[in-house]
Amino acid sequence: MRTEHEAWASQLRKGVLELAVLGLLAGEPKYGSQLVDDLATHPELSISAGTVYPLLARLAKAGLVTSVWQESPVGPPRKYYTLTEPGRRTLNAMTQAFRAVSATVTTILEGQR
Amino acid sequence: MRTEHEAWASQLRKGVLELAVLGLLAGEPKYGSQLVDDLATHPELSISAGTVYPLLARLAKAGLVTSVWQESPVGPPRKYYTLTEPGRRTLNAMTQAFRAVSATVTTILEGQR
DNA sequence: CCCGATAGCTTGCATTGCAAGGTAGCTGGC
DNA sequence: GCCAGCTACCTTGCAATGCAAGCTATCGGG
Repeated sequence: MRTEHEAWASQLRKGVLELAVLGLLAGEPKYGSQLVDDLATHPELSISAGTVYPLLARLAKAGLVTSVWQESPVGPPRKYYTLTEPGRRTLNAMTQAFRAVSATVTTILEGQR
Repeated sequence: MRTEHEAWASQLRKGVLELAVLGLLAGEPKYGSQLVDDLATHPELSISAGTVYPLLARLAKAGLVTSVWQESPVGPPRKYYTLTEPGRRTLNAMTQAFRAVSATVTTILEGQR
């Protein structure tokens, strides 16, 4: 519990990042740095490169995403990640689970007010 | 990623358990087993004793809760945990953070539909 | 006196966010 | 040519924490 609730925020991200990344990939294929940039626009979920790449590797290993190398017009090649069919199913399941948890927490917080 | 999304659910709990426990204690002092039972009524957040006691110990160490031993009419003594003033403030901060994250995730998920 | 239920706690493990650092391709200025 | 700076990918080591499993201790009933 290093710095009160900045540390806690990181724990909160932990449970949600995988869902957020799958959600972003559901729209269109993206590459690692692009995900970092996209998430940076949502301060609550912003993460560093050192978090994204291991996460993408885990998703790929689990078969939820596949990747394709593609040349960049302006820099080093990029590895685009696409949702697979199992990935899409998992995203749906996670979405439901998230909504359920979110609703439950809201209930607990309101019930004790 | 042991069993697909059962394992994920545990990661999702990770970020939210502390908030849920503080939320439950905001109503009235409770003891460990009682928290386990309370949370068991919310399947999404149900946890085991081996999770609650370390968590309570961390909260106590951080000064967010205090505990008092109290005799039980029917069994071994119970350790009742009460929210401290800093605990209450932390609960409020966490509640806001949770709402922000929840809203952001919802936005991401809807944006890609 | 033992047995089940209740209550608290500990140990060891696996997962995972993150800071820091490392490699390599591309571009523009010199 | 060559170097500085940017982009992009990846790895290493660490810390936090949920969880199964197991231990101790109290109480009451048979």
